[in-house]
Amino acid sequence: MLSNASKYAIRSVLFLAENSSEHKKYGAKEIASELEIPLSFIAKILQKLAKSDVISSNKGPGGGFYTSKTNLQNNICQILNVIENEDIFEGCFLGLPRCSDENPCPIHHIVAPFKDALLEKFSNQSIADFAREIKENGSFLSLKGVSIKGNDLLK
Amino acid sequence: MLSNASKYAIRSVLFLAENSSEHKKYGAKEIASELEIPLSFIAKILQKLAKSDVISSNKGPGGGFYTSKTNLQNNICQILNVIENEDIFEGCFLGLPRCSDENPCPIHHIVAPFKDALLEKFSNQSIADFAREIKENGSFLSLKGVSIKGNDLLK
DNA sequence: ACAATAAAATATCATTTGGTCTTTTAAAAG
DNA sequence: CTTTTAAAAGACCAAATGATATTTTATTGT
Repeated sequence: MLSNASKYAIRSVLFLAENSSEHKKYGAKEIASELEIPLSFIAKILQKLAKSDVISSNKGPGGGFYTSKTNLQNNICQILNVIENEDIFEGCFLGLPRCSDENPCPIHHIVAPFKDALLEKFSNQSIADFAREIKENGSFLSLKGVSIKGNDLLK
Repeated sequence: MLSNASKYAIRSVLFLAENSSEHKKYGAKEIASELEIPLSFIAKILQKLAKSDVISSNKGPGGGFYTSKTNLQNNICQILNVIENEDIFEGCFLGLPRCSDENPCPIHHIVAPFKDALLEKFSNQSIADFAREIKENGSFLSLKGVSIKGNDLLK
């Protein structure tokens, strides 16, 4: 459903939302190694995101990528708009040409509410909210062993 | 989520389930034009499905593809196993490395039940059941104008 | 036997996605 | 003003997916 690029983008933005600020920027190198994403690939993605004002960046020594207060008000949809080149929510899951609420495919009643719920979350919840929720739930952006709530899964 | 190939495969098999039998076979040409799928592409897919006993086929005059009684007892998962080369239900939707019920990503509670419901349907419901349901619901496999329940959408 | 039919097999090509590398530009610090 | 740092830009390569065209094999009817 989501491309690798989009998943990488989302993870990176959420990482920046959790860790960065105007005064604490991260280079592509750090982000790549922290999230275990190929450096050159994530660099290109980060550049796209910066160009589209989803995140912020500065060149030169002490430069890097970060999320500003304004950036944090963005939502996931805006990330997807930059990376993905078509609406991931469009079209019947089975590819039936005229599947709709009136002529539902056999899994329409499963797929439609799922799409609705995701779209709601992706458009109404800010990056900041998302990042907070991740922290609270104890889920991981990084592969590296990070202790959360005293619960070190990597030992 | 599903590749074009898988969607085409599912539509074709369901078409055969609805329309074919040992005594009424369909050539790749007919299926392609009926479902508006590129001929050479669907031919290759049908061959794969036939080779894997998801559908049946006969060469020569009067030959073609069809679903036998046994074929109709197959389920959607078996189609996906033939066409798709990795489990579409595996992995976190956002690509978070260690997302789980214990460390859920922010959309885990939306995605997990969706996957469960789909998997249940794809593995426990036969092709025959699926085809029947499509007919009853009035949804379309073909792009061609077919009147269903007196409700001709193409006029 | 042979012509016609249609699947099976195979080789090939195009596009998209994923990923890498090199050069250029901007900014900071000595 | 030169060196260092790091993003920006763009060219490039590889793999996967989508799609096509050609040849071979099996079957049926004449």
